[in-house]
Amino acid sequence: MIKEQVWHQLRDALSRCGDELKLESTDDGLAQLALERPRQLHFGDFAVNVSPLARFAKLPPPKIAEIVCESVKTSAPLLEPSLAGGFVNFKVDTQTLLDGVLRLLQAPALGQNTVMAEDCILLEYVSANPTGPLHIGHGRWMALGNSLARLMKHCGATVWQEFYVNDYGSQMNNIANSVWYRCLQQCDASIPFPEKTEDQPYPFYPGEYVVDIAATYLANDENRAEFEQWRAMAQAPDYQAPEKALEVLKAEAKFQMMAAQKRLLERCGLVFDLWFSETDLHQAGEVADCLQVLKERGYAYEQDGAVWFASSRFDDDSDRVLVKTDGSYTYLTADIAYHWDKFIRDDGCFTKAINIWGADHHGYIPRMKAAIAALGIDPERLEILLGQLVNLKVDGQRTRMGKRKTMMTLADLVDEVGVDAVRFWMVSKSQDTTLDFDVDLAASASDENPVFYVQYAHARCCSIFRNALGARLDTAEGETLPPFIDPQAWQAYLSAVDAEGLGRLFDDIEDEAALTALRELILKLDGFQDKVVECATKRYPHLMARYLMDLAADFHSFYSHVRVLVDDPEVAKPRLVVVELLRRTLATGLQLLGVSAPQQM
RNA sequence: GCGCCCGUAGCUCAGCUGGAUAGAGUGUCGCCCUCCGAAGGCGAAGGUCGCGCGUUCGAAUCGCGCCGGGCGUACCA
Repeated sequence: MIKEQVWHQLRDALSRCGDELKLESTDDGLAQLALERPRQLHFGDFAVNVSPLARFAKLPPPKIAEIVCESVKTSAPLLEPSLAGGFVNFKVDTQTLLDGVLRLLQAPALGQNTVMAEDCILLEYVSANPTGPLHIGHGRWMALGNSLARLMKHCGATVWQEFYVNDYGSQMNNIANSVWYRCLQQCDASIPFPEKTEDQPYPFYPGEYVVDIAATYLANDENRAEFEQWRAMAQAPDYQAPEKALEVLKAEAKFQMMAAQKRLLERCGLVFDLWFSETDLHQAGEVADCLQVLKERGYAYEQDGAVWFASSRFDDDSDRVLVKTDGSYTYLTADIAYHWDKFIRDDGCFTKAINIWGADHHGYIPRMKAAIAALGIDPERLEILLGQLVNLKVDGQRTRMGKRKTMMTLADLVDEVGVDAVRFWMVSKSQDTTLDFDVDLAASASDENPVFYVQYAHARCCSIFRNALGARLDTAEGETLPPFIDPQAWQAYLSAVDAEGLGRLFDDIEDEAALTALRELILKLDGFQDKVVECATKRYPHLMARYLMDLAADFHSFYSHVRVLVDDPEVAKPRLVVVELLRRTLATGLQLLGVSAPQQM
């Protein structure tokens, strides 16, 4: 990278004035410094704030900057060093830029690196109950988790993506009962669906989708026949379902809902390595085993007819119930067993488990960390990423999302605005901030979504190549002309180009704004890999979305200042190289966010 | 009450391991298509970075205290 090269030069410069700055060693000094892009273009290509050296040199920052600046003057590829307070600004020579372009061109995969090569990560996200359709909040975890998986893989990590299916417990009974009543209604419309009452929990799902589950189920003749037998057993007024019926309908609801969730997620570009069933965990006896281990390690005890987890011996506020007085496990118990499984399966191959949870579960973190510690596993290996919730804005009014009312689902949203717009939008903001999702805006004015700005830049690059490599029509004569550049010759040029061949990249660019645009573009392209690493290690995919918007802006600016397909092919080719790099970078960046990079729009 | 997240331009948000004149999108107002895609470019206007105190040569960034908003605080899942 250009940046690395510059850093190297800066090191030399610093070593030459190390004594004067009273540095113990050049590396000590260097460790204090960061090479950054200046906030404003006219400061140059790179900047270093030397203020942190003040503690060694015992000199005011501007004086240190002066000393460093003098030293930089003798570092050949660094040009025009200038001072501004505690900053030293400088530019790099064109040769360095050309070398940088060449290296990017020869890279097999842009931005790919090995920073996380040692990591084997189990990433769990979305993890919804199979009791209803995915809602818009799930859309955020979907986009966030999958983008993160792609980014971490690009940094060399092994990433296993997992969806935990909460197919056990009372919610499943509720959906079974709900399907039961909807089935009854299919046969006899006069049978009422249980009404909601204010003062007690409502164990039903009133959503329309439950009607669809019932209809799909009954559309099968065998199912219908079986159901009629159960219906005959059900008596007014409450039409209690037979056990067997609930069992079958529970499985039916789970099957249909999971199929729908899978279909939608696949449409969004997600393929989970495993859909882990909570029921399987119980049936395999893992929950009981896990509880046994907790007991043996002295972290579970009986009191008041329940079994408790002594989580307060770790960072938790109080102890938690594992086995209720009625003898059944709490949700926590199964979840502990699940997380235990993550760390012991396949000989404990996973170095880290990362979960994405909604902020409404944040209070759950201390007890889960405590559980991991109690099981003798380093709790640092469990990393929980919290995402703040999504507020829906309908008619300018904020409403809390929830799948039990009738409101826009993730599938509806994807139908309305498309996968690309949803995925980009969902990761264009930090997960630390509550996302307001304006449904009306999404439905009406989808081209306000910044994703189109980025995609447009990509399509424009492709368009330039279509013009450069395709047959041309002479409008005056009506004749077909040969391509501006022969496609085969272009490929040959691309694979054989060297710094000399790129040498005319800066030719005929006299306009200051044009030159700035080109240099800026190259430096921005050079920073792609750093950005990939930053996104993956900070777990902040939104930084990639912003980077792509910046890059697209730099390209549009370059495009309006510098004509690529100029008459002299030897000048046009190096410029096409830049367009090619841009095309690849945009495509790779979008791919890392799971967004398509269309060749035309 | 306690815990976590947030409060930055009209709106939606970046920036937060302290550092230059606080940025972008959108909206508003100008200008730019005989020339590679105007879903674009160039420019203008728009800010006591919620408030106060503290640490520091220096605070949007760190600490403390307020104020405002969201979420949580189950033998629910």
